[in-house]
Amino acid sequence: MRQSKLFTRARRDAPADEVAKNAKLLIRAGYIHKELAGVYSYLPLGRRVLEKLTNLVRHFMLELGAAEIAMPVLQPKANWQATGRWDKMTDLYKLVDGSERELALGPTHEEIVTPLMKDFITSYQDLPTAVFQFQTKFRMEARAKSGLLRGREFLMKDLYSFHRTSEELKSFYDQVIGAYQKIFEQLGLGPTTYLTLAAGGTFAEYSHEFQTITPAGEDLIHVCDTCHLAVNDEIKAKHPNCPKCGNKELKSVTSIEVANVFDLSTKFSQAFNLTYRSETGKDELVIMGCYGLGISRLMGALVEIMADDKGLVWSRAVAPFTIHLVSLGATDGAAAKAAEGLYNNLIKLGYEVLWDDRAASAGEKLNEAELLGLPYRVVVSDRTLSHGGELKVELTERRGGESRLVTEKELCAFLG
RNA sequence: CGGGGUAUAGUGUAAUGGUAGCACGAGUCUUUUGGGAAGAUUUAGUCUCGGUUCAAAUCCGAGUACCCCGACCA
Repeated sequence: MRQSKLFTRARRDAPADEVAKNAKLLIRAGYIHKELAGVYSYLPLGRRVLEKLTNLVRHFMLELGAAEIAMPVLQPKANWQATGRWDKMTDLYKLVDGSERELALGPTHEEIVTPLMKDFITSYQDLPTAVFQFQTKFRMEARAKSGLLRGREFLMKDLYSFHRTSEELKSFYDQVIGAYQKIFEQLGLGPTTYLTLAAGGTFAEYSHEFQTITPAGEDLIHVCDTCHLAVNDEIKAKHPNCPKCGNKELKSVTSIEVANVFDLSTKFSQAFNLTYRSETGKDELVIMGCYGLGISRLMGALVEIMADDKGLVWSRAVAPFTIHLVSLGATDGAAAKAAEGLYNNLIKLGYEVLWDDRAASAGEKLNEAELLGLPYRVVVSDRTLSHGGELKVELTERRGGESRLVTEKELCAFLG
């Protein structure tokens, strides 16, 4: 994409009313726009990040054998009454439509997916099965805060699985944990993200969370560095030592919950009478699990952890574009012409390129490139052109390291 | 939902109760082009409602919005 066609603009100053690093930088760089406390628009660059995250997570969900669906935001009151959550859930958005019908704006989808699956799960032969979606969730947070980390409207991947036995659930449950671990590793969050034991709700002894260490988080966890495992403060009294190796020297750190894994047992299948006919001809309640991963929160967490004093820093896996091509000098000069040729070639080769073709000063362009945080900056200028007639460009990785002059061929070889 | 704070051009900020100013941005023109360039010129503002006062951005009241701390929650 040509940057001259990008309607957003980077700002020199962060908005005065934002304190969170992720909100300040994402707004300054034009990735997001605040509409309400905890409600943001995603602008072209920000939306692309969400899409990258979505695609990455989708890949691993499909690998689990789950099927992608899309459930509604508008949900009937009756479903929420059936589970008792219409009155109990204090952060449920409720609304009344023109025919006095009461509805909920979905904060989660157990109340939809469970009755939905009743139409399709009838026999033990239909199990196990799992469905997932990417959905905007609504939660009437008493206090939205920290930019994308706690919104009233946020994008989430939710996965629901359906089983005959708790052993079968456990097996899938562990597979999901494995998939999450792969996701966080690919995002570069592996070292700072801990599988964490947390309060389990009604049925299981505990649930599992993935907690990423950051001062911007609001949870307190106690980590065992030997096992790369943590205990949420909420169950620390019950598990004072590492549950795996018995380590008594757990380190207390603040963190943000980026994903969770819950054994729902029969809580929802009971409420909606979701049963299957067993091999022996008896009707049994389906055992369910649910597995959330906050996509927009993850985007905020990535900024909190990766960004530096110059701006955003995206890994290649989630960057809105892979290459930031920056041409310096007059827009009709030799460097601009060379950049255009390179831009077209790179696009043809399938690279995602943002070309800063604007008529702006070098300082402005280079500083802005650092703010936007694309992983590879490629500068074309009169200086890089004067190397024996062959087109060379200056390649700089946003994460750090020396700039180096490379040919187009070398650039492509490097990028793979 | 308790407590605290803040509210001035698009953004960031000034202004003893007495002429709303500066910078950035944006527009036009000229000169620039490797680290947020220079000049000329234009543009745009006191959150809402009420009160005090000769006079309110400034004081008072209410409302609204946003931020922070806490409780609650992905």
